[in-house]
Amino acid sequence: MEPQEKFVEDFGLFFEAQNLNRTAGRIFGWLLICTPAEQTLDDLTDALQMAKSTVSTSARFLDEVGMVERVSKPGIRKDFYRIRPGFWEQALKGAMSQFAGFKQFAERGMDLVADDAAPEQVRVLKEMHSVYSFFSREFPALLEQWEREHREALNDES
Amino acid sequence: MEPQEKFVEDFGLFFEAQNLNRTAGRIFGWLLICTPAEQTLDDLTDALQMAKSTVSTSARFLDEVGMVERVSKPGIRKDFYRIRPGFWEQALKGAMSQFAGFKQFAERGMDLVADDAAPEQVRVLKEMHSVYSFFSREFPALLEQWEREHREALNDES
DNA sequence: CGGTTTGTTCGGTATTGACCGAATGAACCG
DNA sequence: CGGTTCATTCGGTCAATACCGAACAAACCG
Repeated sequence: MEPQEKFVEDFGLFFEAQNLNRTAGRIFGWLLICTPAEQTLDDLTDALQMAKSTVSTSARFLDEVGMVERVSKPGIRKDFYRIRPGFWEQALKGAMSQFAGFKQFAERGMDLVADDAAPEQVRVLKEMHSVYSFFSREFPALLEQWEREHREALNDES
Repeated sequence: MEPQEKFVEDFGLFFEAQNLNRTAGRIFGWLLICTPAEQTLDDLTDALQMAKSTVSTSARFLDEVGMVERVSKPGIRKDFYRIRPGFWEQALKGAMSQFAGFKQFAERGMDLVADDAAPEQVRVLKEMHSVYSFFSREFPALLEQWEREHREALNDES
């Protein structure tokens, strides 16, 4: 298996572990390393050796969830897919909202525990709440810090 | 549906979205709010209205992945399950290793892109790498900060 | 308009996984 | 040892989902 193929397959599995389907993972993995960066449906079916229908469905899915975008070019009838610029930053923001979700569950849980609950019981919920409210609070600043550093790095290059 | 039941079901769905099975999510959700905090298999089957075999399998799964632990009590033959103390902190460390995984994929990807790749292509991989190496680097300190704050909060209570 | 190129949808199959009840096993007690 | 109380494992069923090829639809070109 070519290193590119290996990369694509591994990425597919990795995606599957994040609860996204494997085909979508393969498409995304391929889009990360292919040349040119924009690929038509036919390019993708060719590269991934899957039915066009399958690729179409998954590519559109990736578009809908904002991981990939579809672009058109003048004079060419085919659609082109590419990874959405800024996607990775958006992914981190997604992780942040996960934190908020956990925090809410912790709060709901604390409302529900019985008054005669054992102290260790309450402790678990408190730890949960503590962790996620801390990170909901601190994460945005960290993200901003990354943005600054990243912009600087880009400027240094040019 | 009782609020407890609702909590348990919601938690099951939430867990499912994190790619863990729903039964395991229900068990975990129930363990967060039940009294007493330690529950036998029979307690669990009773609370969740599922077959003992199912609960057994999922409870053991939660034990294996370290989310729950099994404890025994003198003079009682049943096993007791409870949420593993310190679990939430451990969960965050797990998120950290996710970061490392993504970072590695970014590095593998950069080795694979063709030399004549378009600049936007390289930019995506660079952004990916930048995000995840930043967080691999910064996250541990944040975690330590949380630990300090949390310990202080515990001391204030006692 | 008829033919071609492109993308989407639809029906079917095969695989996977959740969940169940029944059988099995293992520890304990009389 | 025989019976009881636990937990685990096993075989089967049902539902969900990935993936395919073929049919369809829509845009374009001569």
